[in-house]
Amino acid sequence: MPLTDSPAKPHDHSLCIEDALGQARLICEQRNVRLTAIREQVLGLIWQSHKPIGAYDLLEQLAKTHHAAKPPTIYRALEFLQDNGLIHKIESQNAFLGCAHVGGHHHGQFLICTICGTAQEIDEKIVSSALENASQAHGFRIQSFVIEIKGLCATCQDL
Amino acid sequence: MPLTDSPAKPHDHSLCIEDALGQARLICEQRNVRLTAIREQVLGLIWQSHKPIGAYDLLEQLAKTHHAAKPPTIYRALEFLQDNGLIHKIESQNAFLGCAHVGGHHHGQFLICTICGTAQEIDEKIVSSALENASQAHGFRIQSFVIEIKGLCATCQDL
DNA sequence: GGCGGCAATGATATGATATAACAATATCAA
DNA sequence: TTGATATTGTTATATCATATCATTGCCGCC
Ligand SMILES: [Zn+2]
Ligand SMILES: [Zn+2]
Ligand SMILES: [Zn+2]
Ligand SMILES: [Zn+2]
Repeated sequence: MPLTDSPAKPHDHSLCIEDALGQARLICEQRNVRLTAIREQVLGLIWQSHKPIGAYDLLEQLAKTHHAAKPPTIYRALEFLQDNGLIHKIESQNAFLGCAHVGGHHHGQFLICTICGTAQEIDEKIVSSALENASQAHGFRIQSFVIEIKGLCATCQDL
Repeated sequence: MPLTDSPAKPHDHSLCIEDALGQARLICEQRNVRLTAIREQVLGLIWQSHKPIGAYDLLEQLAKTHHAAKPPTIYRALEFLQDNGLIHKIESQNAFLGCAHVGGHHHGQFLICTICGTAQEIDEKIVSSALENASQAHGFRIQSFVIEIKGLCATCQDL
């Protein structure tokens, strides 16, 4: 669960980062997979903000301290982090975001602000059950889904 | 409205194409925009099937009869068709699909079969109202959304 | 400790998707 | 006809992602 329920509001973001990295270490230990230095560094970079970040922006950051970093370096780390439920891809932006609900089985549901760029992950039963109902009505069996809602976050509405 | 309520089922698809092109001509006339030969041809190519098709696949098709076709040719046509509500982009596939509900104001909701590739556009109030409720609960005001549901269509479940 | 197998990373190249910028042409109303 | 605007042509480049093979690091086993 996220440390802040509304990432667009000011908050002590260093706690978000610490929490995310701590949880990631736990999860990886539980799953017996290796959260290597590169992978952890990339996860840390993704958690630098609550805005989805592109692979090449990550690469640029990573390359500052890791001279050998090339596109495959990043994409491999991203694949690992996705496979282990630590990040999500925002399909409509070709960008990546730290998962705010690590551990649970879920597909992403995102509220993405068109002004400040912040993406908030939510996990609303009403949404998933509506999808389930609508799909069933068409004889369709859900395996996964992409939900990306664009609009104005509470903070940016007040500007 | 679509001629078939379940595009994965066998049907006379030439009617889908005719209907889509006919509606497009009407809409463009109403809106006083020009459905040029290239644009109409691209729309026809998109409607060759109910599977989302990528820009470069379209380009390859178009180039058969239109030697001068280059990436901008396709992307301009795609932009026009999107702007006028005649096609949708499937974000998770970087591919394009004919709109099954031209005329009405709507964002897309898609059921995409992971076996046969068919994408069915739906427009379910229960989905949009669930999104609205969930967003409001987080103080978020919706402008648009991306809904792409992956799974098995009725036909492919029976295989 | 040394060996062998496998996971991870390095390195190079290329594929796939999308747009910028400017020139040439077509359309259409005045 | 002519000028304004939309469309298309053309070239180049930006952006996103993966294939392939070599090398290195990790770890259990002898
Ligand atoms: Zn934070
Ligand atoms: Zn905002
Ligand atoms: Zn059809
Ligand atoms: Zn199917």
